[in-house]
Amino acid sequence: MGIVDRKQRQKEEVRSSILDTAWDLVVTEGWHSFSIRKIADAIEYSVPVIYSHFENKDAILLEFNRKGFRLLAETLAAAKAGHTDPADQLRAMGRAYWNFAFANKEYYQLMFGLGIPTCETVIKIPAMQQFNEVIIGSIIAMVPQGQQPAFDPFLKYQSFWSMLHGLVSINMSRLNVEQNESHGHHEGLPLKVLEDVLCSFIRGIQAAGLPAEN
Amino acid sequence: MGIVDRKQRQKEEVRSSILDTAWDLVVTEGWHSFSIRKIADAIEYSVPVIYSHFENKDAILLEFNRKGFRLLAETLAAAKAGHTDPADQLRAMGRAYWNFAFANKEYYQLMFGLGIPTCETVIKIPAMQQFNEVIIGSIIAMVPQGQQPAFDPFLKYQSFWSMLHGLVSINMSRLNVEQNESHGHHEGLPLKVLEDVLCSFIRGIQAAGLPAEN
DNA sequence: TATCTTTGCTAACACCGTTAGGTTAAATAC
DNA sequence: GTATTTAACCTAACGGTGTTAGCAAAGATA
Repeated sequence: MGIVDRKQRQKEEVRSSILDTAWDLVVTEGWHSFSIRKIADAIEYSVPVIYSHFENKDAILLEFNRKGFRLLAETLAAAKAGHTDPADQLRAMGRAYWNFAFANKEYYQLMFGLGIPTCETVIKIPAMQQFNEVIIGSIIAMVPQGQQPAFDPFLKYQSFWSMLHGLVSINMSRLNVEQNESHGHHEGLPLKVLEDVLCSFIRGIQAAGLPAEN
Repeated sequence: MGIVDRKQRQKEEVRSSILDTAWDLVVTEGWHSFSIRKIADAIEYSVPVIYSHFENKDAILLEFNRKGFRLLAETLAAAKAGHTDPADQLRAMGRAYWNFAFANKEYYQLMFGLGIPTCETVIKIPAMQQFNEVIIGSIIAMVPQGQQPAFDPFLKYQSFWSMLHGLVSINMSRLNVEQNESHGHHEGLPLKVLEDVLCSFIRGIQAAGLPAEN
């Protein structure tokens, strides 16, 4: 009775081909080519077949979103594994985050909604937990236990992420390209800003615990 | 011969009503209601009338974009004017930036492309110059002239902006809401992160000039 | 072989941005 | 005051989108 198995397998294959083809369309032709009809055309099935695999267009996006966060979490974990000193780990993760964003531009844009239609839905991604755990781990490791009672690693994690995301998204949306040029800077500036931001952050933790003096 | 004047005035009125009505639609019904047809319906004109005032849909968005940056630049300038100490100015501008973003969510989303369709076009906004000048001014003022020869205010400005934008956009897209809750944090955390980030940044400038030790 | 279930299709609905072409009203010229 | 030109405006269409109802054909089961 392997018939039902084969059917299951074939169905899974169609599902995969939908996702693969859709992603291929996005990467090669941009987000404007991400349409149900174009996917259906590419996989040589009719439009309603796609709706038998995914509830709607957003469900496909959600799938990519999940995969994106999984990839990012893995990337950060790998970068962290290369070092033992927590400060080095944070630096490496910061650079890895940056590299991931620009090596996987489409994923990053999808994950953080830079100019993508229909990302209204609040998303629940399990891999995000792994993403923040790996960062918070290094942050906690930087401050000797009990030395800074008021120290909040989760707060520092949010600062860290905010800085990185801001840096990436501003550079990705090209909002600062003309500015860089008008200020006579060459194209290496964003990386310098990255290092500057990482340096400030790590110094801020090393001298941590003090609340804002205002 | 005031006829041509009246016509000019009437044309200007229609143009304004397009912009006002469109913005009203966005604020009350969200970005998904921002459509040429809905605008035309609301102003009680036919669709092509809109195209006689704006080249296309993006041109209307560009108009909002300009206004958004103008508003933001004014807000920052006002915040800066309330203080004389550069560090205080930066802190005030940081808080003003945050407040602007959440008081004018739709503007901020449009300006920085959080989930808005059709913002592919690279934008040239004159008010952005004012925006960065007002920030860079305070940054330069913090470091006594000639004391740090390798100090780059423009680099620091980008760090500052990146941190703020990252913080805002992560909080705005609700990506961290569930995280905050799962870590047992109340709703005041984002503001604490803001203060933490501002504090780190200002300390980083006060002890500036040193390159990253790696 | 006959019945039933699954699978996939065509065709439609209601939107969208954009534009060609024609109609009506206003302004000018005679 | 009438005729002509010009500007303003609308209807209707084109090609695109997400989504779904209803039907035909192929497969599996009895």
